[in-house]
Amino acid sequence: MATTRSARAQRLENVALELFASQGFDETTVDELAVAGGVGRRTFFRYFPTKLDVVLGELDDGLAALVGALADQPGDDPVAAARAAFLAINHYAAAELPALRRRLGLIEDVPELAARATVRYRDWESALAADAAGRWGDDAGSLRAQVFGRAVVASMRAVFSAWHARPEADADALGALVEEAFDALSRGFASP
Amino acid sequence: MATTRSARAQRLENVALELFASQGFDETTVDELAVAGGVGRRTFFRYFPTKLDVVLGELDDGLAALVGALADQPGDDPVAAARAAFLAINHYAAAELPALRRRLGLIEDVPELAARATVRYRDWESALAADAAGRWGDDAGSLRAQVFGRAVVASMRAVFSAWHARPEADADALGALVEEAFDALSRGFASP
DNA sequence: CGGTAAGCGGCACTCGGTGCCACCGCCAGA
DNA sequence: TCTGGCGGTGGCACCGAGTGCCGCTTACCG
Repeated sequence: MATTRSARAQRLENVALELFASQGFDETTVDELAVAGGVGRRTFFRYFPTKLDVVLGELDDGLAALVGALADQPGDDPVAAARAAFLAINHYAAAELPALRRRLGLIEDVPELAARATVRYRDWESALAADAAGRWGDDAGSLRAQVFGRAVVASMRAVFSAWHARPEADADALGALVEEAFDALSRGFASP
Repeated sequence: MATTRSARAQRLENVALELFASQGFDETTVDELAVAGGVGRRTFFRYFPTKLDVVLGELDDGLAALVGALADQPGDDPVAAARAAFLAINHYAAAELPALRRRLGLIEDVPELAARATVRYRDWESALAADAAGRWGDDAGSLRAQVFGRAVVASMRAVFSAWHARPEADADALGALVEEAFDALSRGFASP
């Protein structure tokens, strides 16, 4: 339970991302992944419920981190709490950035992956909405809180997309984009 | 080209939604849909590239309508323009509401459909971002415009979700929710 | 009336995903 | 040491979505 994932799954994942990068996601069959990972096809599906999950798997860890980080934030301003939580989550070591880039690239331009990813984000949206409703004193289903939750996640997608579009952006640039997005959300989009 | 869809496709679609409602989306095979529509399986796939498209097909029409409505809006305030555009688009006749409800229900709770729908919404996001960048005088890739586009679509999803959750909400209620969501986006989420 | 093109649909195939089951290695307990 | 679970493995057969191919009908046009 302390081990987030077995060593074998890790190996499988690395080999798979390698193949996806070299020949494309759709062009790589599960059979190839299994063979390349030295494992039976059936076993592959025990580690990853779906071919998509090889790429998306870690998003769930991200959700857990988000929930935890949100809970750590004080105050009654959901924007400030969400901003701090996302900044806290998105601390990547320089060594992790290439892998992050590859993942984001896949998610960005394989429609199937983009689709599945946004479904995963639903839980993020709910978590943010619930947190905001709590801080505002709204009831759980409040439209404002729902809009907030979804808008925040949408903004973070925009941030990742913008960051990924700049080939040499580093971890600090990511933080700056997060700040910028939250500024916009906080201030609103009305013309002055 | 004037005819948005052939009569046969329309029949196919009605029969399919009927079956989805009565026995569920996943539990209905394309074979059944073809048989029920009095058409060959192969032909079914000529009308709908995917089983999902039976439910989602009309979203593309919605995009065209959105783009048109946005172009009709004057002024340099993207929020006002988007608000007016969405209000213009979402005029449903009372007779259409039950069908809309069924569609939304399916999209809401069949994950596969929710996933595919959000991919379709990418084009909406882009259209809104481009429009906003134009009105603000930002360049096309501006983060603020990207965030705006995505936040608007996210809000509209929240609106449809909220509307669908209230069984007896009518067309006016939908408009009111749209207003409320845009108010929040316009004002921003900062605490006073 | 003959020819041609477009829509139709059957057939066979690929690929992702699942249920079933046999097998292997490990660890208890007698 | 033998024996009986038990978890992980992976082969096999199957299902459903989606696609390419090809032969057929039908309707339109010279």
